[in-house]
Amino acid sequence: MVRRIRRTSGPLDARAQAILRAVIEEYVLSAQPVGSRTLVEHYRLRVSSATVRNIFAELERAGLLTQPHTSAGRVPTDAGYRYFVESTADTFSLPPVEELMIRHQFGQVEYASEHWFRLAATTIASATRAAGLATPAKPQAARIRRIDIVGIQDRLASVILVLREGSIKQSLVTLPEPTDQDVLAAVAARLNLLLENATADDVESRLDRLGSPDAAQPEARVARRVGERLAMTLREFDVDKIEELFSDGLLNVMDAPEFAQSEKLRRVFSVLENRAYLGELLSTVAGAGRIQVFIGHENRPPELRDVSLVLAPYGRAGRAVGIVGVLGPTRMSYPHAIGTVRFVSGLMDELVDHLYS
Amino acid sequence: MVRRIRRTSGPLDARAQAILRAVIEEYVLSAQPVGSRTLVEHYRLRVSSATVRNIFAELERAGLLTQPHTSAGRVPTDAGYRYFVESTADTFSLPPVEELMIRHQFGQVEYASEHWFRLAATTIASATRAAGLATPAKPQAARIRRIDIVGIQDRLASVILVLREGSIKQSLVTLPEPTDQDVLAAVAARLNLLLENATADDVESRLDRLGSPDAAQPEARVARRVGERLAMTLREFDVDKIEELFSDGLLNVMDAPEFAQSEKLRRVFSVLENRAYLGELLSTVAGAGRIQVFIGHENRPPELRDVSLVLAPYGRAGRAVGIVGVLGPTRMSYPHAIGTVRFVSGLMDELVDHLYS
DNA sequence: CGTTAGCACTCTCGGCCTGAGAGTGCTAAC
DNA sequence: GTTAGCACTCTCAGGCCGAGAGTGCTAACG
Repeated sequence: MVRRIRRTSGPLDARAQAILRAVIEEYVLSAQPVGSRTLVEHYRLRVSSATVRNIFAELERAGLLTQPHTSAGRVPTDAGYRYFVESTADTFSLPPVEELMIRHQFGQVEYASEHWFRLAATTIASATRAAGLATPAKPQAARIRRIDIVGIQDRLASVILVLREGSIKQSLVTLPEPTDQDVLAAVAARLNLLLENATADDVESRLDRLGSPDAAQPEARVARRVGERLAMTLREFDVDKIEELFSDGLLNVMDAPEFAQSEKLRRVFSVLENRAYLGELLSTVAGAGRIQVFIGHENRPPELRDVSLVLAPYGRAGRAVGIVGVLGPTRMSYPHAIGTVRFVSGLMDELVDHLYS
Repeated sequence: MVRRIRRTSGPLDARAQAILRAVIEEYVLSAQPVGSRTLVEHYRLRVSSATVRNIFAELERAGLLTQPHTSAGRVPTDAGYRYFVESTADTFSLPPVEELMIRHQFGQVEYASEHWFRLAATTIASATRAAGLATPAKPQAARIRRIDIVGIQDRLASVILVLREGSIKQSLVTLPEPTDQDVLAAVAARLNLLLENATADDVESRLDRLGSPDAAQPEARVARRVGERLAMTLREFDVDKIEELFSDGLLNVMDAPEFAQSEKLRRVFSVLENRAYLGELLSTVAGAGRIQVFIGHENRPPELRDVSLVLAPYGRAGRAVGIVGVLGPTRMSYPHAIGTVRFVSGLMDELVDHLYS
């Protein structure tokens, strides 16, 4: 009450904040512009609607609310949501019941670790009733743990690469000459000896030690060829792109009334389908190392201006990092979304810790 | 001309067929009900619009055309498309230019065979301007080629299973006791000896020979545990479900004017998101062994009544089979879609042949 | 000085009407 | 069998209107 001297700028007083919160809460539920009268009724504010209108005007001057047209109620702006999120950031935690439900869903985790991140996306989608996003945990600076070569045809082999953290990568190699399984096994043994713990750089610098393309023994020639492929495969890990982005619950987003005209939907899907921007965004989040919220226009590509993203990295920096998050309409329950994403990323941390000891 | 005696049923005469084709062709382009006059103008029919109207009435009695309302033009029914597809099924081949373009796109095929089917979906999407679908080639009756065990932690190991056709499958195993890499290697060697070429059934019947859970030597106990997991993993292959369905170009479908109201879109996406029906459909197609067309209401789930599917299996029955196809509005160019899918599935056949010698 | 009641004003939205346009089916003539 | 002509039907866009919602302003109040 003391602070209400400066009207046009500066921090909002407690009452204005409360009203902003109420508007956001109401709008999240109704998806309709909220008027002064309904707000007073629903939230038992101890003032009249006229007073609320004055504060509306104040909040509008501050850029936190707008009205779609003169005689409509107020709608929060992106800045309004941002203010709301900032001013209540620390209080976002999930009710124990929900934590329990999520833990329960994770109880069904499969043995194949490749499926974990999908489960995370599905869980988040059902908990937030928005779209869940997740990428697999991707090791940074991949190192070789084991190499295996399996002949497919005379001159075709499948090279299986096990990385230090247990993930695997398969690729095909055309052999310089017909080679039988014994030779391939010998080559594999040799490569395992020479390339233990190697990174992409290491492999490349040791290529010559593997053999030359026109060496005397067939082993050397094959080893050289396989080595080249290994370097390529490892390189792909270093590149800072997302391999795979799994999403679930896109239908939830389609159901939101703001996406009734399919044009808006189209924009969102176009971003999801060509992953260029998302890759960039995700690596930003991975770099930041903490949960981040992008609201409406804060997203760089205009296609995402109607939605908000809540993204959190999981895993351990330097080992393996992935992303989980929510994509929903800007009119989403940020506390709930942030709470859910934070909790799920915590669970994923545990899983990664357990796996990558 | 001779046949035009029976009007209400039976085969259509040549002129009626030509007009049906013209209506379909025009409607595919314009997405608007086509009237008798425009048809005469655009297609240089050598009759007047009144005559065309008579034939329209005939086609409508046969259930091949409808009008959305009394004074609108005609629109092909699902049965109309079906008649069209049946009566011209053999003439669907792609112009050489397009074949060349597709071949070119396939030239960029990566070394990792896991990516091939994605490329197929992408290629089909861009060629047909509809959504491309593809599943990876999945071996039927999986057989073991090689087993590899990599320790992750004291009591946690990653089991890598290479199947006869070169695909790999990883899963985690919690070991009955702390085990070091040497022991794991010994177990792997033993399993490789014992389980070469084994199916899920084989593994299960030989479980006791691997060792009992409370055998004297640690190798036996670990081998038993790993064997159990292997059996589970192999079982998953036998189950007749789709592992993965990749789709590309959904945006193309969203752009079609018939999906301007997002309700129809929603229906389509709901089917794509819960894969139950598609799995069933795809295994039907794989069983049939040839290209198949499902038009609008012919699709069992009502969610797909607004779209058509053109699906073809690829690979070799008994070895590995996958699916490629198109999902588009019922108003799609069937000749082009069928031609494209047939051609791409042929290319995939070649790739599979090459790989699974 | 903040709060409030009252009131005129503005804007949207749905319903209704209307005229233009498109396309049809029928009939009678060729 | 084909066609010209014509009356008829239906949709669609545009304009109009009244109801309803919500506002901003002003003047009175404590």
